[in-house]
Formats: sequence, C-alpha cells, structure tokens
Amino acid sequence: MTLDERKLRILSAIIDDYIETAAPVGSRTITRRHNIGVSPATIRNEMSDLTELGYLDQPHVSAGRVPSSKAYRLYVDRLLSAWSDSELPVDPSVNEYFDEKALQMEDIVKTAVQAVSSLTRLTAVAVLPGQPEMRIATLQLVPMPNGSALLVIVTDSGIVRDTVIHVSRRLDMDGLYAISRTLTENMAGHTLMEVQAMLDAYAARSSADQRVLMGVRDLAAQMARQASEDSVAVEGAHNILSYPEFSDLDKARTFLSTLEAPDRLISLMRDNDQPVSVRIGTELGIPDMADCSVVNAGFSYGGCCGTLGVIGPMRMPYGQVMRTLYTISQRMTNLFAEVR
Amino acid sequence: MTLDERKLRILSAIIDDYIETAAPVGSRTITRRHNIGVSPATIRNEMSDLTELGYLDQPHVSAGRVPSSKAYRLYVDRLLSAWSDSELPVDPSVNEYFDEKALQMEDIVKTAVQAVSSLTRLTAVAVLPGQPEMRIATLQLVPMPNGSALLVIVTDSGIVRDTVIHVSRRLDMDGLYAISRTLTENMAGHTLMEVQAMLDAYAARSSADQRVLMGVRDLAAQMARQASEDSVAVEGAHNILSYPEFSDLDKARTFLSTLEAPDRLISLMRDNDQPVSVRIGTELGIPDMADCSVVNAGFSYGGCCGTLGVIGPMRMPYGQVMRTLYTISQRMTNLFAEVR
DNA sequence: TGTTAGCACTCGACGTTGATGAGTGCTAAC
DNA sequence: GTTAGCACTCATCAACGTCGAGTGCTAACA
Repeated sequence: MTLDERKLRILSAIIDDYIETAAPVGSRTITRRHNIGVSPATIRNEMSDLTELGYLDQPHVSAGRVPSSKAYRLYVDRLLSAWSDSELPVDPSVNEYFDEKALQMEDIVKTAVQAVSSLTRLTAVAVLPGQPEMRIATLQLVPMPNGSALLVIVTDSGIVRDTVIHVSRRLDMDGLYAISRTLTENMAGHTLMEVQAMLDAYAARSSADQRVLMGVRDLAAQMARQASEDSVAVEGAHNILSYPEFSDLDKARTFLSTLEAPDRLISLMRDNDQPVSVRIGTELGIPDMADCSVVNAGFSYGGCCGTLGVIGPMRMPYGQVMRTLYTISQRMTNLFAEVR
Repeated sequence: MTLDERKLRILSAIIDDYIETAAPVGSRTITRRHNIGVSPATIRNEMSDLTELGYLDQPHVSAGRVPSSKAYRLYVDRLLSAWSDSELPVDPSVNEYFDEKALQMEDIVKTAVQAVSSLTRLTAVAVLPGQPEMRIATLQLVPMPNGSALLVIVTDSGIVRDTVIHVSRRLDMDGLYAISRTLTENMAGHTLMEVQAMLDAYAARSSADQRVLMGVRDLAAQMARQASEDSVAVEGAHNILSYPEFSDLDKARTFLSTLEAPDRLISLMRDNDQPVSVRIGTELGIPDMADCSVVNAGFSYGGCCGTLGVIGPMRMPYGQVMRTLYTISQRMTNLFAEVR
C-alpha cells in the first residue's frame, strides 16, 4: 500500500510538529496547526493507518503519535528527491565563518567543524581518511633559541607538521639550511615510508649529524603513523545536553563516550557517494546510537575524500542540517583546491 | 572556641566519608567506620557543636551532616601546614604521561592538562598569561607545493606559529631562504610589535616581494594578538557528569558553559604565590560556581608564570588533587627550562 | 463511500496518603 | 563527661485516586 497525498501531508505535519516540540502529536493539534481540511476524527483514521504501516509509533494508547525511523527515512528521501530535481539549496549564513585568508588544511577543517556545530546546534564531526601514500614536498630545519632545532615537514597535500629535535650545537641557520636543502633534494617526492628507509641507509654511511637524521626519521615515522590513521575533529559535543532526548544523564554519557572513541566515530561517519547522506536510528548499526541520526557530506582534498557530518537525536531538522552540511562541504572542497 | 583534638578527628572523619560517598554522614556511620572510641551519642553531641560552629550543615533534621565550606577550608589548611613542615609529597604515577621527547611548549601544556584530567578524573585547566614582550628568534619561509609558502616564526620563548602566505611564483627554496635570512637578521631580538612597525617601514622602500612582507607582518600581528591574550587549555570537561553533584542537568550545563567562557575561566584560575592554592565554594567569587572548588599550582616558563588547575565539585579529594597538581607543575617548570 | 460527531475507554502525569527507616536531640542514669 | 533510651523529624517510596489528553469505535450524515 502506497501513501496517498493526504496521508503524506498528515505524516509530514506530524514530523514537522514533532521536530519542533519533541512531544507526541495528537489529531487535534494537527487540525489546529496545519490546514489539512478535515476533522480530527478523519486524521485519527489516517493516523491509525500510518501506525499500521509502521510510519508512526504510539508511546502509549492515550498519547499522540511519534514518527518512526521509517517516517524520517521517507521524509528525508522526499527532501533529497525534491532537491535532485533542481539546484541544491545553499545556506548563505555559512559565509561569516570563512574569511579570505589562505588557510592550512587543518585550519580549514577546524573552521568547518566549528561552523557546522554552531549553525546546527548539534555535534559536528569531520573525518579525514588516512593517506599513507602522502609524499614529502619540503623538509626544513629552523633554529630554536636553546640550540635545538625545529624540524618542519610539508607534504604534497599541504599538511604541515613540526617537532623539536636535538642537534649539534655548532649548527647555525646556514648550517641547518644546508642540511634542509640536501634532505629536501633527496627526499622530495618520496613517501613517508620510503623516507624512513632512506634515512636509515643514509645515516649509516654519512657523516652528517646523526641526531638530525634520526630526528627527521622519527618525525617522518610519526607523520606516517598519523597519516595512515584516519583523523577526527569533533566540535559542540555538549550541545546535545540541551535536547530533551538526552535529559537522561546515562544516555548523555553514553553519547559523549561514543564521541570520545575515534573508532566508533569513524565508523559512524562512513560516507557513501551521494552529496549528502543521512542515516537514521538503527541504520547506523550501533545499538547505543539507535535513537540518533547522522547526516554527512563528503568533501575532497587532494585525491582523497573526507567526511563532514553531524550527530544528533533522530528528531533533528534534517532539511536545514543537510543544507548547511552541503554548503560547507562544497566550500571546503573549493578551499582545498586552492591550497594545493 | 577552638576545636579540640576529638572534634578535629570527628570532623576529619566526616569529611573523608563524605568525599568518598557523597551522602550525608550520620553518627553511627562514624563509629562503625572510624575508631574514635566513643559511642554514637557522644559523636552526636560533638556534631551538634560542630554544626553550631559552622563546620557542618544539616540538609534536614533527620539526615546526617555534610561538611560546610568552612570545614573544607580547615581541612585543606591542615593538609597544607602538615606539608610545609616536610617535603611536599609527589605523585609517582605522573611519570607515565611524560616521556623523554623534546617537546614544544604547547605540547607540554597539552600533555600536562591531559595528565591532570585523567589522574584526577576532574576537569583540568591550564592558563598561560599573555607575553606581549615576546621576541622573535627566527623567521623562516618554507616552500609549499602550490607555489605559496609556509611562514614559520619561532620566538625566544620557544613558541612556534606558522601560516600559509602567498608569494610570487618565481621564488624557490633558495630564494625563500635568502629572504628568511635577511628577515631573521633584521628582526631577531625585536618584539612582535616592533616587527610590525619595521615591516611597514621596510616595505615602503624595499623592492622585496610585498606579499611576503605583508604576510610576515600579518602573522606577527596575529601572534602579537594571541600572545598578549591569556591562553587557555581545558581537558576532561565532561568528567563532571559522573559526579552526583551534577546529576541536575541544569547545573551540569551551567558548569560546562562556564568552561567555554575563557574570561571566566581565567579569572577562576588566578594564581597566588603559594606552590598550591585552593579556593573553595564562595571563595571563588562566582555565584554559579558556589558549590565548586578550584585547586591550582603555578609553573614558570621564561620569566612568566602560568597556572595549572582543576575545577570540580566542592567534594573532591583535595589531598590527592593537590599532590598531583604540584608534581605536574614542577615537572612542567623543569621541561620549560630545557626548552629555552 | 468517505467524513464526522459523540462517547466510552486508556493511561501517563501529578498530587495525596501512609508506612518505613535513618538519624537526631533530649533526658536521665552511670 | 559519657552513654542508653526514646520520642520525634523528615526524606523516600509505594499505593491510590483524580485529571485530562488522546484514542478507537460506532452510528449518522453527505
């Protein structure tokens, strides 16, 4: 049985009301607040059908109805198909979060996550998949005041890492640059893994400062380790405390501890190839999160693609969230194109 | 009226019990769990006196007693004076959080805050006061893959900042180094403020790449801005959700929003000159925080001194917290001495 | 055949009541 | 000064009744 126009209108009205108020919606409320054009009794008959079909849940016999995850799924699918007919709508309020400055890749991600969290008042997450094949672009040693040196490594995808390493005291800025130049000439274009091997070999037969070489190798190793793992950024974790869904402290704690486990977070943010994807309740496949939803949007940097997303209660304003995420993810893709 | 030995023992027993259980302590509980050597009735008489004197509160007539802030103050003062007689005790479990690596100053702070939060299971905060007089040690431009450059500035206090700036496309690594060298020769030893003025003057009469000079000036300006403000690091904010004191969601939200306001946080972390300082309840001077306490310890880096602290419910294991903070703050001071 | 008014019914929310028990304060005896 | 005994207080909890929002069903209506 497929839903006729009136059933869809009623279902949609219930979802809108419920998203706004978080309280079960009754038949009279609908006639008051939406112009369906029939009496509560008729609405009740329709609601009874919708319940039968699995689109509505009834917390108990004398409360109103609550949309089921199936209802949200339908609602979201209709939004998506409406959008795919025309241009995807963008959210102009995004602009105030991004200014014209040339940003490092990690700053862009941070800005984006903050923007999403603050615009949606939900928890925003970004996942950058590991790039084990990242190649070195430049190595540079910078003198530090206490005689050690700052080692800066820049990769071809614009990722910057630095660390302090110990060096022989006789090396001044020129000396460090000479080393930087040699290292860059030899290492540029190689992956982080290759560089480690090269340095081990090189160190054995070279008279260069062993501590420098080992420092470079260690940072390369650390970067390789970090780079091969997915990295995660979270913002607005305790926004969720304002939602009545989480007025139970235990639920809130469960939610927050999920956010602190990068593995689970990464599996929640798995992206598919749509511009915006929505997973609702049990679709997430995690029992603890069965009454939450995740919306995410992909962005690309380099050859790779990351995911920007939002986690929140199943009752969330999907339309607005999807619009915001889509807009910001597009913006990120553009910014990354500039960085490279 | 001053407290005799027995009153002190009883008060101390009540505080210890209450810190452990978070439940009002009755007279029988004390005789069972502590060896005072008198009957519950006698304890009751003493407790009545202690209540009269303001050391104990009575939530209602037939619950046990709860220590007042005055009681915690006495308790903490006695701990402090016991310690000042001998060596301050250290907490050996701190070691596993710090390894031998040479760390950047900001990494040290981050590690310390994480260690405190995880050892105390409370919210840890570090405040670094602004250093408007910070001087430049080295400026270095590093080529980025897309033709722009990474500008790295190292200050005399070991603070590192970098940003991406646009440069003319003709500059390769050697060209950038030549500029870096000139810039460093001219700027080293000057404050961030001076550097901005110098660059403005220099740019006017120089043929050097204006975009580089402006990029350096902008980063110097940004660093000066950041450096003149106190900076704050927080860790373990939602540890407090596990404490029954915060089972009221509104209280938890108030607490968490205080943590998000750097100004209030900085005023909470104001340090005095003791090695470890404790402020309890209303001593904090913030109505919203009247049932919280703050413990903090100073550390020094460069000529300046920062504060490492803990915020939590008034009922916290002061002894352990003070020990942990003292140990870590000492460790930080040592590490900073190495960095410089 | 679809829509609607009417009405009995359900069940959570909320307030009241009473029993329970931990803990106190007082008194009198030791 | 200490202690046993005892009346008293008051939060907690379960049981119970009331209230009202909302439903489902039925019969009448267009």
